Amino acid sequence: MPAVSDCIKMLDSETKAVETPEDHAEELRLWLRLLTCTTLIEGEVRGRLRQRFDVTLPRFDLMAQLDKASDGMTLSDVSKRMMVSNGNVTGLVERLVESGHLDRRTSETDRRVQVIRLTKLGRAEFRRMAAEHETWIADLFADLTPKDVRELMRLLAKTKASAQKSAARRRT
Amino acid sequence: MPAVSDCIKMLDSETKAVETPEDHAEELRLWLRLLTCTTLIEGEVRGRLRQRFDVTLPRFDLMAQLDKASDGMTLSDVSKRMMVSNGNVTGLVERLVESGHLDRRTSETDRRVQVIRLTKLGRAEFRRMAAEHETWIADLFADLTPKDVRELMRLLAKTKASAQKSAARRRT
DNA sequence: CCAAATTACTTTAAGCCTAAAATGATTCTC
DNA sequence: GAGAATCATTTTAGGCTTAAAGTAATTTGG
Repeated sequence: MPAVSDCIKMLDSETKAVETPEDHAEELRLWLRLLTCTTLIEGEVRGRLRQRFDVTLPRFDLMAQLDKASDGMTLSDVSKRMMVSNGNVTGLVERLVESGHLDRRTSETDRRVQVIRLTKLGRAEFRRMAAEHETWIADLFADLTPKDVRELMRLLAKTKASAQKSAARRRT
Repeated sequence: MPAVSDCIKMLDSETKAVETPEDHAEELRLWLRLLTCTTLIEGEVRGRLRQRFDVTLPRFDLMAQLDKASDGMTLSDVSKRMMVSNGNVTGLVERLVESGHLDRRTSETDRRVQVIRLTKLGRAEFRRMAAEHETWIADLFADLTPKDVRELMRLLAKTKASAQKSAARRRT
């Protein structure tokens, strides 16, 4: 015979009028694990970039975005892609222009817009770093089978969609 | 009949003396997706904590660690658990002591060690925030089925182990 | 016991990051 | 065309973060 508290729970569950707080411990643990994984890998990549190339991860990430866009990008584009604030990009770009990795010019057609590109130096250095970076990532994920990778890709896509939906709900 | 380049590849693969760079694009994409997911959720949680409780994510995380450890923790413990630098913890703790959320005292037995705990206020505020935080996480992951959650947990555990092994290899 | 090594923590310098306010340019609407 | 709204970016203030160097306490090995 179930205890009183269990009966209450059952009733609640049947009537869909649950008063007792739901148990979301599983989701919470999932989130913590996701965060731990990312922090672990990110820290490792950050350290290797610093040791090997004396470059920071945000600089590398910004250059990676620009490498994909040979026509250049606006600061807003970069900001959206990297999911960081506008002000953050301003500072990053400043330092990378200073060090000769980036070229920045005001758009001809809209004087609010700044278009940035990799310089020759910037592209060469990025390519060199990216090649090595790719091997680090491969090594960090080495124990996953191709099937694991596919499955993770699928589940993370689902997770991203779910989170985006939730974020949109809030902004309503 | 296979093209010449395929023959070379096959030979290479058989002799285990691969000269052509391996293709790790899949792992790279997985890493980017993992990072995107985490950044997305983290940004959302950060924003909600700020709006709702005017607290930063690092402060919340530190309090979460202490909530689990009623006997208090040393700064080193916290630093390891949170996977951040020692100096970082020093500053965070300073501000939380200042605001009355943390109690800090020098260990009786080892005067190098600082033991920190949540104050009554700190614990009460944390519990209040944590309850709401849990519902946010549940909502962010709402579209995942229980099976998805289990599967993600498993694959992320495997990923973590793989990354830790790789990190250890490098430190050798 | 004492010097050397280790450990726990703090400080420093530099850079990253955000939210919010400010600036300047463009577009929209009447 | 003028004013309002929007947009792209920068500035500001404050906090987070790291690596590396520094300080102080403890432990270790001779």
